[in-house]
Amino acid sequence: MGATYHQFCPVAKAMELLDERWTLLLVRELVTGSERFNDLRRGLPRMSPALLSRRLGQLVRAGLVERRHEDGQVRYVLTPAGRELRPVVEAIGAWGTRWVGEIGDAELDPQLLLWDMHKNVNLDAVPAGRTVVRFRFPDAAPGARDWWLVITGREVDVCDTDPGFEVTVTMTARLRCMTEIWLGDLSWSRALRTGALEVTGPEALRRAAPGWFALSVFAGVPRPSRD
Amino acid sequence: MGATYHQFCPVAKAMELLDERWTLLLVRELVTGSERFNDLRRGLPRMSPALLSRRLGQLVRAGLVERRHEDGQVRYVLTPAGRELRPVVEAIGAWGTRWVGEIGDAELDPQLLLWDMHKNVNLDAVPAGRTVVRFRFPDAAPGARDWWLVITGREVDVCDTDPGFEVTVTMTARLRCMTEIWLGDLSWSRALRTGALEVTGPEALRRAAPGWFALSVFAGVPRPSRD
DNA sequence: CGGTATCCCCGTCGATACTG
DNA sequence: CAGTATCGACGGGGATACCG
Repeated sequence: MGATYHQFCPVAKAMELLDERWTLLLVRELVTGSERFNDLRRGLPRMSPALLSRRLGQLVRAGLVERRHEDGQVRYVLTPAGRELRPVVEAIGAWGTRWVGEIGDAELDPQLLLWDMHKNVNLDAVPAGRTVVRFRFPDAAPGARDWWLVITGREVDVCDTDPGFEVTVTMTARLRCMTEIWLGDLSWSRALRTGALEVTGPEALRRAAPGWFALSVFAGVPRPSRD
Repeated sequence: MGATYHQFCPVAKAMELLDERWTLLLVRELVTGSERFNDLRRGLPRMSPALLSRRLGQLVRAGLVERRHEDGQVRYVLTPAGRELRPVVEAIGAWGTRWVGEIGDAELDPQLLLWDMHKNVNLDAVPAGRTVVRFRFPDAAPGARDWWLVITGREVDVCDTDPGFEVTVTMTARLRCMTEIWLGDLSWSRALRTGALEVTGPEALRRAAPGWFALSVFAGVPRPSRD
């Protein structure tokens, strides 16, 4: 665990656990439903597996996470104590949404964006059968420009290579534009109106497609009024 | 500022700023009303002045704190962005109250306890004129056993040497006991009933004394039911 | 899939002393 | 009161490779 503050204050005691690098982002991933080691990695691509392993161990020892080994696979599941960190994560995210400045180019990441979006597909809104949403980011790094979300029943998969299925709709936008939509800084309708986002496919599906995605939980946070 | 996570997520952006050691405790001090460098030090006695200075600079640069130099003295005042961290601090403190284990002996600190308590004196409840509350911690380190809170009008001062005024009431308890009262883990009435706390002085004042103190903001947080 | 092992660097932090 | 200055240790964590 992290170094002690030698303070009896509950804030200090909590931060001894939570203020280490990556810890709260790991909690964010757990709170948003990832349970498998490699799924956690996908949400934290810049975190080394060694460190992820260590952080998970710390959370287990602290009683926030339970490591379940069953059916030959491992799942990390939040305990009640861990689950109660959701309000903390939400308070921090809401604050960040309101007060932390612009997103740098280095923070735009199609993989991460798609990984986030795939966790928030509104399955009830998607047509029955298989739906394939193809994303095109013309300005992304070569090899990271084309992505597919394959939605089948209760499953959503992210692909960075063509899965070969028929594409239902294609969304084309600059990576920053799609990220802003996801974060609630830009509305679907405005992006479409200005041409920053282009959706192609059969008319009915094209119109419905934005409704298939629930945006980031922070998209609805009111921004500070500029005065 | 801290290292970047290279993530566009608002939680990540916020934590780049907030997850460094001491930062959120400093915010806690600012949120609870300390504005002067040396007052901040009193609330963070184990933090070196160099580091405190640096952290303050980071918060100023991040736009959370404004440094005001006026009348030959310096005040650090939270900006709107900084003030909005209160819910974050409260969420973390509430979680810590519910889920972080026992307080270690090394965390018991009479100076810190008195500093916290002096910020939460219920001035309207204290008798007019000067009130002196003396605290005795028989088990504290030699030289840190006797403390005085001198309350005059709008001012509360902490003394670790006898200020020489007549003592209104004296409270005697083990340091852990007084800390538990402050944190809401033990009620005044129970502490008095069990004899863990002794209050001496004129009857009316003795009975009124507990009402002079507002407890920690986390004292009222419901504890997890044990089941 | 679910992790270990290793290595090394560099930055953070703590300690202490000192200043206008 | 409100900070600087300096210095050294340590260990966190990034990178990379590897394993069952």
